[in-house]
Amino acid sequence: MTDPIAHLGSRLKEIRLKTGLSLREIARQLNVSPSFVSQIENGKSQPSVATLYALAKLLSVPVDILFQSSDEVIDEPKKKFQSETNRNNFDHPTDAWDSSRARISAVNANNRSVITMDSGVTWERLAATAEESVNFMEINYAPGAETNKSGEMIFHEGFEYGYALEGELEVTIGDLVLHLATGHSIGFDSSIPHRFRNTSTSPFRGIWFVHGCNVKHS
Amino acid sequence: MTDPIAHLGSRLKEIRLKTGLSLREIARQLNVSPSFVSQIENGKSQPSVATLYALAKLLSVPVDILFQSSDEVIDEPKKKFQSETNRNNFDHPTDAWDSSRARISAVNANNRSVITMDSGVTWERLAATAEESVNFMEINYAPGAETNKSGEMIFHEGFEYGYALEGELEVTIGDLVLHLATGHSIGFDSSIPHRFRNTSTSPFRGIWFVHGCNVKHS
DNA sequence: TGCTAGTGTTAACTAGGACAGAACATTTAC
DNA sequence: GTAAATGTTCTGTCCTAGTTAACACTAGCA
Repeated sequence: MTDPIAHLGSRLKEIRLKTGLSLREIARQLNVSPSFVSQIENGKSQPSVATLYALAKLLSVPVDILFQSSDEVIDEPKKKFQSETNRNNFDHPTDAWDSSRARISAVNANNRSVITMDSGVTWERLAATAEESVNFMEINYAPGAETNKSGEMIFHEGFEYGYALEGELEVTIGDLVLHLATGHSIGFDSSIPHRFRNTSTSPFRGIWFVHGCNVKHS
Repeated sequence: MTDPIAHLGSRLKEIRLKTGLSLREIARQLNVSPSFVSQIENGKSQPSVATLYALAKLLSVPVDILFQSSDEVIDEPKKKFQSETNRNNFDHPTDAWDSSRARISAVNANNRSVITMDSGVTWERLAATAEESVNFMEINYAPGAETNKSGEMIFHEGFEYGYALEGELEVTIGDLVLHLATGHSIGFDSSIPHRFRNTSTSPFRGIWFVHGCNVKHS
């Protein structure tokens, strides 16, 4: 992985452009010189923590997003796949499935599209709507299964909501560890690094809802 | 709100202590002097973005957490509403509850905030995140209960997703009528007029996710 | 065609603070 | 009693966050 600090500038620029704000406008609101903002964006200078924080606030994104690698700039066409697939490397969990054109989608337990992830983790799609950046699914963690074999946490833009149907799941979000059991539910800002693990001896099933930021497409 | 930059040091110390790492150990791994780490923790100096990032990585917490004051990490069980309320006139289903400030919200079956709607319909909130225009809840339809006594359909901006836990629910969306049973799920554009009704003799329970259009960080 | 007022970029400079080093005071542990 | 941890504070250096100035460009408007 490339150094997140090095790409901070280009990432900032990318986000600024999305907001439509000019570099000079940013500078004005931050109370710094326009030239400095330019230098930051071009990696010729680095902001202090205070200005970094102010920048994030101004662009209304969590700071962590600024450290994310911005290689999703190249939007290669998404691969299609059948009802049974094995993928574990898409940019964002909401991209797991392609968005359908349906305004209404009804699915029953037998005709779900399933993705098999690493080591006993599966996702079953619960609805295929026209909405993008959204993923409604049942997730299954076999005993011992975890989000990431390496133990690393993942994070991505958006929010994530979960409801435990059966079994138990150890959920780590930031520095918080909690145990999800039947009937428990959570919701969190998924820009916070997180990881799930089934530490029990029986499978875990849960309803999961992941969504990005309602990305508007031009 | 107090300045997050000012509290960065104490927050850092707090998190470090949780990990059990010594200040000198941190310094060694970061390749900085122990004295500097101390200065940071005591607010006598501020790290550069690079060291801040390295620090967050080392403590395996998201950078944003470092800007949080420690008391807003988890949302207090909401007493703002009592746990029982009766409301049925909000503009949009996502407005049923106020949005909390928490980035992480965990709820169990016993401490949910409940709204009682008309004629045997209740909504129980499953997560209270900072996200606006979003509602994650368990809905209950007693036998005979329906969305709207008058039989009128409702519609609103956004999308709606549902998963049937138990019982049966007659779902009418536009001119489509379908029956949701355990394990079934749906998703639909909620600008299409819709109505739910429990035509069976046993209660219906389901996980529901409603969201409008705007996602705002603050 | 020129005159604005907008955009972003670069060079030269400076003041302040990010960070190091050494010496400090404690505590535990043999 | 000394050795090896811990965290703190003072003093100082050098780097860099941030400024000012001038740059080159484009779009409108007379």
